[in-house]
Amino acid sequence: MPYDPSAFPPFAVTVDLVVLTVRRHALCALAVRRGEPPFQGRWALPGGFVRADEDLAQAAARELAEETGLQAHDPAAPVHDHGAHLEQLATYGDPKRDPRMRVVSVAHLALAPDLPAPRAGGDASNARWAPVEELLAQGGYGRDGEPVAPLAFDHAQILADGVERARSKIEYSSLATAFCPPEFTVGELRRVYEAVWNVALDPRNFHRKVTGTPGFLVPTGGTTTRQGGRPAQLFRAGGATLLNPPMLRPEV
Amino acid sequence: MPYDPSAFPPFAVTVDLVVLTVRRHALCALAVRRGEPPFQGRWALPGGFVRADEDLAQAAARELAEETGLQAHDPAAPVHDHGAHLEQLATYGDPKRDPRMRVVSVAHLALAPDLPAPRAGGDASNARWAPVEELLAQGGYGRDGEPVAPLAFDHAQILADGVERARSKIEYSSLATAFCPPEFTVGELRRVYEAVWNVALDPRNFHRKVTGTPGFLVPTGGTTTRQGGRPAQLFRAGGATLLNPPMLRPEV
DNA sequence: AGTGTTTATCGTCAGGCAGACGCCTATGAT
DNA sequence: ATCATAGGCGTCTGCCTGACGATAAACACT
Repeated sequence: MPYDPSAFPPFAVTVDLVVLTVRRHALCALAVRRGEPPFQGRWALPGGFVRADEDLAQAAARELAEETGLQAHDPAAPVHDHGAHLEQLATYGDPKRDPRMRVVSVAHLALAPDLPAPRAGGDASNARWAPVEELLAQGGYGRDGEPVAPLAFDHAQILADGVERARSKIEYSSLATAFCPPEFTVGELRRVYEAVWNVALDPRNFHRKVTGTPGFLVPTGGTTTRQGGRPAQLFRAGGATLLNPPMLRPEV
Repeated sequence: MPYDPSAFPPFAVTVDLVVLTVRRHALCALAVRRGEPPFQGRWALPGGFVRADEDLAQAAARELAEETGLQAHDPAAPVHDHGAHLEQLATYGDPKRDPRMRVVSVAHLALAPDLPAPRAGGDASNARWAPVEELLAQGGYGRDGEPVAPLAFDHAQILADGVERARSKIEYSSLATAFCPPEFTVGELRRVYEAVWNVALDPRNFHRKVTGTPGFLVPTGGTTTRQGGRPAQLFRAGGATLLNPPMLRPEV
């Protein structure tokens, strides 16, 4: 039975990426500057069209690699292989979200360690890591006091949803290790939680919690003093992906 | 600047619905029988094309109303208005998921009380509530011993994801009340948890937990004996949507 | 009327976990 | 040597949960 193209309206399908990292004790997202209308010159989330023969996850991984050079690892793969965590976030399909045409965007959330420098088509001035506070301060002012235009399209909403997903998910999963290098200390992991939640945590209780949860952290045997002070044990992410009981976000 | 239709491949966008309810102490999902190829005669999740001027949530609410007569209420509205809970679940876009053409499906999850009788275009034989165990028993056998064909397309995966979402979400939210009539007893709410999780819960500890969580339940003053035994207090869902600390699913 | 069954509701107790916080340890900087 | 910094261990208290005893209020029998 042939299918009837007039039976349904055609859509463009894109993937948009919320790429989060922790830099200088702040949760930052990758933003790219738009080179063409609409919203020319404004900051937006990286993204692009899904190709005809591509799965959604493949498209998101391809865009992530194009923008950052990061390899997304398979969700089924062990957490401590290199590369970023990538998961589907939500889909946005308001008929008016793109003034040109009907676009449905499948947003994805990626978590990466600090290392990579942005590279949007090789032009560094068109991509940057910006604190999410700054990107979400609609019509507010940036770090240097200049007024900041809100993100293009509905990307502020997408970013807010991605940030909330990350904030809640590190409560009950070992996902926070995706923000860390392959080997890290308990203090570095704690600073990740503090940056993502924007709170201060008790170092002693945090240490007790993460080292006392079986399968969460695996000691590598090494130590480091890269944070100053007494040498700290190095750990890798363990096999446990679910934290039970969860790490509780302090009340506000 | 005119847009170039050759710059991206056209997609069909659909919504598929995982509609869950609790019947006879079992978690059930709405299934419809396919009237045309592919997968003709097989059971599938209800769904349909998103229209040209429709938001994704609108399309899902429209399909839900067409299939069940249920009104989806606004997520921002209070939980105790009538109608079903509806939220976006995930999006499925494998290039081969529909053999006819490239279809991206935005799956939604709906939770409804037991009351409604299925009606798929008025033909009851083409729609039914089936225990999720049965629908997910790929190639297994149904309640009456007959072999059951697996759901069409990737709908088994979608259903499994929806069930898992419901199972985890009632842990930390008041969503389980969406399975209940507007007024319900603590015991009825407990039987919802037991059906969704497929476990037995201690009635006394459950009672202590839900009545002790501020804002979760609001007594209406009435009582009922519709479950037999001693009369039970009736409650409505309170304003609290987040349960903190969460209701813990017993270990297996 | 009495007895059993069912469901609801209140109470008790022990164990586990989290928050608050004291204290010692091991480095680098001055 | 002394200080500053960060890591790591222990203690105490209060809250929550799981296990389970006991009572209460309805209905169905006999």
